[in-house]
Amino acid sequence: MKAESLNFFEKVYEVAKQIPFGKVTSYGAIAEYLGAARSARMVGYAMNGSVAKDVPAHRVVNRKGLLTGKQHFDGTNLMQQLLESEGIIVKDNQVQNLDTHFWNPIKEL
DNA sequence: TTTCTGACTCGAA
DNA sequence: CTTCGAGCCAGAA
Repeated sequence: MKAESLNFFEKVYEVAKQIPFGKVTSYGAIAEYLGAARSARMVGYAMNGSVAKDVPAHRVVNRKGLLTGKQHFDGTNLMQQLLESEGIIVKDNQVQNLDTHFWNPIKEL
């Protein structure tokens, strides 16, 4: 059983699911928490199946708070809309007050 | 097995 | 200050 490989994706989903309401985190933060700090891209890549995994991918943004993956959602403003629904201010595809809404898995977990 | 791609990140010009 | 490029890892073809 190649558990280790699968754990990577599973852990990504697991961590993403643990993101508190109204909070956001970055791919790099998750990757680093998983021990693969250089695999930030992999995190986002894994999120391709986030919907099937019930993972709130809309709470996951890049290090700058930019909604880089918004285009992977339904259309254009779905991701932003979801974040705003949680009390997160998003402007121009970027999360405002990122520092305030940022949730660090390494620190929290 | 090799090659390519990717929802990232950092560094340099 | 803004823009561009290269690097990194892991999975899929």
